[in-house]
Amino acid sequence: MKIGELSRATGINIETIRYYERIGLLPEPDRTAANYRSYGDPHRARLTFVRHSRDLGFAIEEIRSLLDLSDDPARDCSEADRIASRHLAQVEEKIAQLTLLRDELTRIVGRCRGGVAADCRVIEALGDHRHCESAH
Amino acid sequence: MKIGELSRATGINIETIRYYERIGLLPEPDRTAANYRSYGDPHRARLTFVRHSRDLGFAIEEIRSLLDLSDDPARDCSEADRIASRHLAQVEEKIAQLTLLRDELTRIVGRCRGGVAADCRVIEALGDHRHCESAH
DNA sequence: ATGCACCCTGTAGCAACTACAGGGTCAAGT
DNA sequence: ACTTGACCCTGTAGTTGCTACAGGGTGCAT
Repeated sequence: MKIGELSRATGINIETIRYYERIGLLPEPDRTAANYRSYGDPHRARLTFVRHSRDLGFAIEEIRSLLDLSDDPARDCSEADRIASRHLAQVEEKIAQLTLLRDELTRIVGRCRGGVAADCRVIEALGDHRHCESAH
Repeated sequence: MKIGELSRATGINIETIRYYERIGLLPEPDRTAANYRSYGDPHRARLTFVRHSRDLGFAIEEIRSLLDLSDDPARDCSEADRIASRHLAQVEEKIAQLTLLRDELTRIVGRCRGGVAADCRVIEALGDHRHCESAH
């Protein structure tokens, strides 16, 4: 299959597929006589893995490690678990941060009573951390 | 005050302060005879505003608009409210996304039973979206 | 006069893409 | 036979929001 088909099959941008090849996340495919990239099912599976992992928020370097693991079926699974658990912890941390942020923003937005910028409670709150209830 | 003092007073990196000046977020300060930047209280207040807004997750361009507003006290406050509300909506959207992600990751990590990569449930789940319960 | 902390400019790097510019290839329609 | 249009190629530069040098100057204490 050509790069356009692979792109449609996986939902990944053509430029992004070439980018993944350039950084060594995908192996270089065979080429046709016209120098077009020619992909098979293993490429599609690998790219699907990458896409799914990216959708779940894994960093490229984490995905590289996970791919290395799945390329070597004899290796211990615990590293995959470690990477995924660490990522889960990061996501939970991020959710906690954003929740604090959301609460503070809700408070700030709720203070708006219209009027001119000189009296704006939103701008006032942004200029002075003392208006905040929580750390962020 | 010199840039190092301003940096300590606001908690913003020296390089970042110079960066903000370069992109026009902070006005160019006066210079001493030795060509050192020399800041006053208005600079510190502006930088505090920027820092607080960044901490709340506002993008630089949003902060630029908010600063423009606060520079022109006669303007209507509604734009500030609009920017803040839109940002709040983005934060809420992000929280919702990350919550789905967290649930999926929790499920995936929970499946790990040790063993070798060939049998790894984590790697299997990443390779196949059909293992997922929700969209992400 | 020599060390040291501080300041300056300018440029390059990070993540993870995305968007060209400037060209080649190929199949279908006229 | 020729042209149109969709597709492909490489290589480079842009995005956001910083951060990290390299290679120099300044200012004060010892």
